[in-house]
Amino acid sequence: MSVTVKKPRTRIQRKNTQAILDAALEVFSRQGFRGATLDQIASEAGLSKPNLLYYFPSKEAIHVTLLTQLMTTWLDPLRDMEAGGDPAAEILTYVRRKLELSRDFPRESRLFANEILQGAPRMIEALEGELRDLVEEKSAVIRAWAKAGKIADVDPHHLIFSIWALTQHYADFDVQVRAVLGPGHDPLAEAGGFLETLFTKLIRPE
Amino acid sequence: MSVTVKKPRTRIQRKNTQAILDAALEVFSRQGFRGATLDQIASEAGLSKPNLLYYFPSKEAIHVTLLTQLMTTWLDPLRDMEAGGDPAAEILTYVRRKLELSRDFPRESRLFANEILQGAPRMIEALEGELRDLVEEKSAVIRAWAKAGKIADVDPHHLIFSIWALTQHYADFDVQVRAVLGPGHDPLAEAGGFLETLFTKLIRPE
DNA sequence: TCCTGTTTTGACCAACTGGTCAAGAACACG
DNA sequence: CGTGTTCTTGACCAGTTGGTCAAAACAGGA
Repeated sequence: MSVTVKKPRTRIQRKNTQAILDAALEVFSRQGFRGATLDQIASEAGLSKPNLLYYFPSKEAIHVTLLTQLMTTWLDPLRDMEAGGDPAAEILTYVRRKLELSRDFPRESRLFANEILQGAPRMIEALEGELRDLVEEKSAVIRAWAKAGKIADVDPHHLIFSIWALTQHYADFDVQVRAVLGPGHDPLAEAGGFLETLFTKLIRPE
Repeated sequence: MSVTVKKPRTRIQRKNTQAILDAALEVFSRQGFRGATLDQIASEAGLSKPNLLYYFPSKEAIHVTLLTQLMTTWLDPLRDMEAGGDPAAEILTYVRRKLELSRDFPRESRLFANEILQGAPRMIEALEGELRDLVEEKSAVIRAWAKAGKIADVDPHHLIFSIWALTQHYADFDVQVRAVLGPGHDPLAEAGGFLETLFTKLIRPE
């Protein structure tokens, strides 16, 4: 069940398609798929509803397009973790880049969180395929590092989960984090230092 | 703007109110507030829609009731963290209890996550009040432990955030975790060991 | 300028939404 | 067993929803 979106040809098409995806990201990431309405998206994009449906065949098509685009961006930093590099540096770089994604693309993070919370009806295939394969590959790399004594012997799967959980938390739960910290804080900046300490201690060989 | 819900009096009232809240928890936790419908909740509870509205005045009232109940359960483990106890044990107990909540009440966790993702429109007051106060109090405790050299000097706020993020991840992102791990895993059980290691290393004084 | 293909829109539709209401059914209890 | 109270429901309503369509407005090249 793949959805092919034809590449926009004219300038107007490019502009409007982009405006729609941007507006949809805003709305879907807050309201989830069911909670979002085409009217909201259209108005956020500065278009009429029928006009919006001139560019995308349905609400679902917009959502799937966003989800598909997301997968790539989201997985790239993990893909770039290489067996050849310095283990600690590779892992800490992954953490840092993932945290940067939370800082720069919080809406994408929330869109993803919303989809998973709903049981991932439109992503389960990608999770069990693409994502699982990539994690398996990188888990092997981490396991090899541990076996070679270059990092502590931690479960690779749960190490990766912990990186996801900790970095995405600052995007998904931003409202809560800010409410608890109060004004005068830069949560994402503080998190950078904290997470570096945390993961350094976690993977440091005994 | 507080909502008072009269205590159910008759047996039927108790039973149906409970059935409604249980059904609503199921639906709200998956679909979010906007995405959930009264029809879904009513049918899940085995009642007709008008019957449901005999027990609760509105969709919003059900949601608020759930959220209010949630706050107590959710914060109790943190409340129980005492300055007098052994620092490492107190923190690890908090982690363990929070993880147990993820295992035993995943729907509550997702309900909360959904509310925060939407910008916490119905909880922001509680977050900036009750929650913030409690975190401030416990942060002071943790800071004192660190100053006394009993645990490592980590930022208390972010330590607490990391506990929330890591434990709730296993409830909120359960689908993803299971998709990545594949069959033959017990994510929550594995997480128990992993998180104990992680937090032990994090707070162990150098 | 005209012509052709692209873009935009108002009017519309059927299904669904949260919520109401009056009347009937079931219950508790003297 | 009668009666006042609690509980349940079918019919209904106005507003919203995703989506359609034909016609109008527009863009740009010849």
